[in-house]
Amino acid sequence: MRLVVARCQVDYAGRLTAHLPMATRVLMIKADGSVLVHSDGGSYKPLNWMSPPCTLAEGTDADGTAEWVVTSTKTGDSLRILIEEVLSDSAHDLGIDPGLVKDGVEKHLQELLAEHPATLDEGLTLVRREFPTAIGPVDLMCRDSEGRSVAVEIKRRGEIDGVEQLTRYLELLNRDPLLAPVRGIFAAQAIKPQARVLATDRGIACAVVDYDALRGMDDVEARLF
Amino acid sequence: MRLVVARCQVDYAGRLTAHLPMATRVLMIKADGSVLVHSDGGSYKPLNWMSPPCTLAEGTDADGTAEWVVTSTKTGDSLRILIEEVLSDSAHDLGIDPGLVKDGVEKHLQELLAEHPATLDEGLTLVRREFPTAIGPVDLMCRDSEGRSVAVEIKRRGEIDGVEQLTRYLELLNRDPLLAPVRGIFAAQAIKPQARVLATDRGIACAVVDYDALRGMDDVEARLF
DNA sequence: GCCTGCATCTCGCTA
DNA sequence: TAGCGAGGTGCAGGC
Repeated sequence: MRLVVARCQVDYAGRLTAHLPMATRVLMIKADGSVLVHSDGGSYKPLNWMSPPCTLAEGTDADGTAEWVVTSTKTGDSLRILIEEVLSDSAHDLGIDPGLVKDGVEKHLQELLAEHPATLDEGLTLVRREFPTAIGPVDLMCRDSEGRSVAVEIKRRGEIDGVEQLTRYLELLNRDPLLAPVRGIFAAQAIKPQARVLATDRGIACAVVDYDALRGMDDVEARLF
Repeated sequence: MRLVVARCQVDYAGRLTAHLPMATRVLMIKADGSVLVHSDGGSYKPLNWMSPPCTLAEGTDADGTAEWVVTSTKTGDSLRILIEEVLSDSAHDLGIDPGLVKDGVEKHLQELLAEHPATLDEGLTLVRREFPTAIGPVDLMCRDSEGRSVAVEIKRRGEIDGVEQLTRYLELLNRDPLLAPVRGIFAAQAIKPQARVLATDRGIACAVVDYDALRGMDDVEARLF
């Protein structure tokens, strides 16, 4: 890992072209040759960058100004960095990173609802998780108290594309005479008004899920055993 | 901008929880207080981070180990960084960045097609760009040689969600007796087979757009004037 | 290997 | 300000 603070100008050419005027920035060069150009603001996204695999060539332009050219070995995209003045340049051996451990995403929500389907609709029982279809797996396939099929799509945040996804599943599932009629439940921790309107218009029920309450139910069960 | 290279352990708690075991990493602290934790690999995305607005509190934990706690002032998300050993710590005044100049995205494609609608379908003429509807603007509203309405959705890459989007527009537009019947054209530089199948199934035509050829047509016109 | 769907997405536009 | 679409998206999981 090499960290360079420098007054520089950056030009990217690839899927789009982008230009950064001369200014002081931080250049991060990772061990794999990838380069990040950061300024003192924004979020975690650099102003400009080159993803690996790529190669960095250090040289000088016609005026004798230091010039780095980073080229993607895959797509041919290029990043040209003209360096007017180097304020700091240091290298550090970081070793390989042990990596990130994540927990608590949509998968967990799916697990909890698979264990407590009745919180979505009274009498609902699980048939299977990740029910396979030709266009992808349905999060939960259930059966209601009257024995009818119910497809459940689970999202952390309920937005319009989730309703579209469930709509596609329902359309396909309802072509199967063994399953039809299949109704849908759109479950999320929060459902945006537009998504709710679209779902309702299509006869899809909405269920707002209380993640903490579900976890609580799980804990209670765990204590019983 | 402060750059710290240190052996550290990082724990994030917010939308999810994430843990980074003790290892050497680069900590980037921006002027707005946001923090990025980078390792020597991956792409431009940090292993962990805290977006602004947030505050950084430097202290020590029970064992006397240096501990940074970064807290989001908006969501309450927290990032806890335990620092075992500092290998480098430097600060730099970058000033405000003049910002990025982009060029060549989907907008340009839309402009070109608005000027040359006949490349999508013979005899097609433009009614207007960004034709407003209740659920968002249609990229191009056109009329064909027989005077019928044609809605065009433009994407750089033609994928399934683009077909869904156009389908929603068509459903709505066809409820308007002044416009109906409205047919659709899905235009993109490349259209994925799944998207093409879905579009065809719904009676939507597909048009593959040659960006370079369109630019060429534009250049020719420019030379004539 | 490509394809699909999620993301602590980020970012920019617009009503 | 919130909603919505696009991204040089990145990234993991499945086939």
